[in-house]
This record gives sequence, C-alpha cells and structure tokens, in this order.
Amino acid sequence: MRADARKNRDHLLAVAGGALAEQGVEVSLRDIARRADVGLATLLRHFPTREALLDALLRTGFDEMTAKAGELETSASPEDALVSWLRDCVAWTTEYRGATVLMAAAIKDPDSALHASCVTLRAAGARLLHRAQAAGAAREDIDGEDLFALIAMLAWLGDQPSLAPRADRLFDLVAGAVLTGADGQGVSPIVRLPG
Amino acid sequence: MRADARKNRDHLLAVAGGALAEQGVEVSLRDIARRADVGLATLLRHFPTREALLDALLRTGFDEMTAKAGELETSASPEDALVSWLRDCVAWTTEYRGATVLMAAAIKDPDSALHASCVTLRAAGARLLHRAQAAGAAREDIDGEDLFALIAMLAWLGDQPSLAPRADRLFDLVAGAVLTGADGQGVSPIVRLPG
DNA sequence: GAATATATGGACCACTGATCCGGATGGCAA
DNA sequence: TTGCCATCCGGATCAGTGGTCCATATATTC
Repeated sequence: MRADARKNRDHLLAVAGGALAEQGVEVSLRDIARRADVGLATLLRHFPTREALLDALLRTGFDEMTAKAGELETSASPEDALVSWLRDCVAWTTEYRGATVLMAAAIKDPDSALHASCVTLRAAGARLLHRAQAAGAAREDIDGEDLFALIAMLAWLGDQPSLAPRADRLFDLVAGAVLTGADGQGVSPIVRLPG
Repeated sequence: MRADARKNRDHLLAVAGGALAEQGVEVSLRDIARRADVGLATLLRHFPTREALLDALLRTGFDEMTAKAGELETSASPEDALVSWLRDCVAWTTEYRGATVLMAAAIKDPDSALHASCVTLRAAGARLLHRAQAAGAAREDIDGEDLFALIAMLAWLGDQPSLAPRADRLFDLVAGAVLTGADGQGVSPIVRLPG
C-alpha cells in the first residue's frame, strides 16, 4: 500500500472511531469522509461496506475479548471466569451503539466482514462455558450458541436508552440462571413452561 | 373525513400490514404507497411518520395484549397467567420484525405515537407480575419495567434470524428465572455476581 | 527527471423520507 | 340538478443516503 493511502486509511479509522462512539453504528459514511477531509469514494475504497469499516474498528476489541477468555481459562475459577468474561463482553459490545445487531447478523453470514471475528468470539465463550459445565458450575443444557445469543440480547438491552438502566440487574438475573449456584447443587433443567 | 380519504386510509393500512409482515419495519414507505396505488404524499398525510403508521397497525395487537392480561388475571393461576401472557406478548411483538426497538424507544418518548400504547401494555404486565408476586410465584426483586425490558429483549432475540432458533428455549430460561418454582420454595435474590 | 502504477475525489446514479401546490373530487346547499 | 367550496390527491421537487466511474493528481521506481 502506498504511503499516502496508508495515512488516509489510518486517519479514516481514527475519525470513524470518534464518529461511531458519538453517533452510533448508523452514522453517515459521507459524514465520516467529510470529517476526515476525504472523498466518500476514498472511504468506500478502503472499507467497501459499513461492515468492513466496523470490522476494522472492532477487530482490536474482538481480539482482546478472545485473549481475555484464554487468560481467564487458567487464572480464575470456572464460574468466576465465565461470569467475568460475560460481563466484559456485554460491556464492550454496548460501547458501540448498534453493533450488536450487526454481529448477530454476521455470525450466520459467511460473507460478512465480521463473520470470522464473531465465530472466534463465540468459540472462546463456548470454551469458558464448557469448562464451567465440567466443573458443575454452569447448567448443562445450554451451549455456545445459546451463550452468544444471551450476550447479544444483554448487549442490545444496554443499547436501548430506555432499557439500559435495567441492563446491569438483568445481566445478573440472566447470568444467575446460567450458573448452578455456589453450592454446586445443580439447577432444574430448562422446562417448557405452560402457556 | 371524506369518503375517498377513508377508503385510501383503510387500503393503505391493509397494504402496509402485508408489506410490514414480509419486509420488516424498515420497509420503504414509497413502496407501500406504490403497492397501494397512491402517491407517497397521500401515505404521509394519513400517517405523518413511520411511527404513526406502525401505531395504527399495532394498535389492535396492543389492545388485544392488554385485554388478554385482564382476562388472565381471573381465569388462570398467577403463575400460568404471567408466563402465558409473557409468551404471547413476545410472540406477538416478534411478528413485526423490528418493532421491538421502536417500542423500546417509544416508552420513554412521550411524543412518540406509540408511547401511550407501550405504557398501557407495561402496566398490564406489571399487574400480572404483582399478582404472581403476591402469590409467591414470582421473585419479588423485579418490577414492571424489568418485565418490559425482558419482553423486549426476548422479542428482539426472535427478530434476529441467526438467534431466533434459540429464542424459545431462552424464553424458558429467562421466564424460569423470574418464577420462584412450582414448589413455591423461593429463589435467591438477584446477586451482584463477581467479575 | 521521466515513466508507470496507484490513489484520489468530484460528478453521477438510484434510492430514501419529506414538502409544496395546482388540480381533481367529494359533499352539501340551493 | 346544479353549482360551489372545502377537502384530498399526487407529481414535481428537495436534501439526504450508500455506491460507482473515471479523468486527474501523486507516489514510487527506473
């Protein structure tokens, strides 16, 4: 890549990061280009789709979350590791308003720029979950996909201004339902409730 | 209202309902107008904003859900009533792809066309929750706002094609966490989990 | 310094929601 | 039935969006 192109790319990423933080994931691409003193075409050449731009912006966070899962696998109890990672994951996703729905869409679309990152993240979570299950700390009847859905759901909650105040408490409610309790006595399986 | 205006309005509602069901809440208004053989301006005069159109479309469902809550208050056990209503509520909301986020936004925005309907719905849910709590069937440490958030969260899950397959099971997981269990033995309060 | 490969951004496209206003039409009063 | 007026309609238009094209400008290489 030519030097001027590299400079433009980096500058665009910086500007886009700021714009994303303050306006959410639906920020106008033209706006980002304007703020970076660059033509829209230039932005779109470096990042052909909004997803590609987001992928570049979120990649660091994705890697951090995946790495964190790896660390926790040895540095904390299975239960603490799982809960701590879940909390961090939800908090991180919530930082980028609207990113949750893109991630949810990306994980089943192999063509999405975010696909690989999402799959990796889900796998990292699944490992923590399996470890907790093996230790009897988490219920047996959920898997990595369930966990990913729960994370997405809770992150979405934090995205909605009217619901966000409840997000922390409801995280604890849901996380508590995933764990089997400190005494390891187990929980009843998910039952098909009446109605 | 003049007869031709009424006819156009009704026709628009019918067409919009179909379009909404198959394309989700972000369907192009121009498209709806075209399919109804009507100018875009006509659609926008009858329904000045997308929200106003949705309000007209969802109003029936809102009323049904509110009415259903009233019926269940006397026709079913507190626990069954709550769970059954929750399930119906989530299922109904999921029918309109994307409506969840609009409802979440509307409940804290008094100017929204959907505001009143959302508040009424939340109140109906709160009554069912309080009844279940009084009967010892539901945990005491959540309120109507929590319940509304949970409904929105679960309905959103059903909206996401990649997560929808898990929505039913996770509904049971979450609903199970709200209930105290068939034996009425109570559940531990929501605890601030480590991490 | 010249030649070449590459990056750039303004002009353009189709689309979106929204507004305006001249003209068509329904409904009522004579 | 006729005639009038308030009401309603929808094409034209506007600013905005993401996306594409290509003549131009610039970095890099020889």
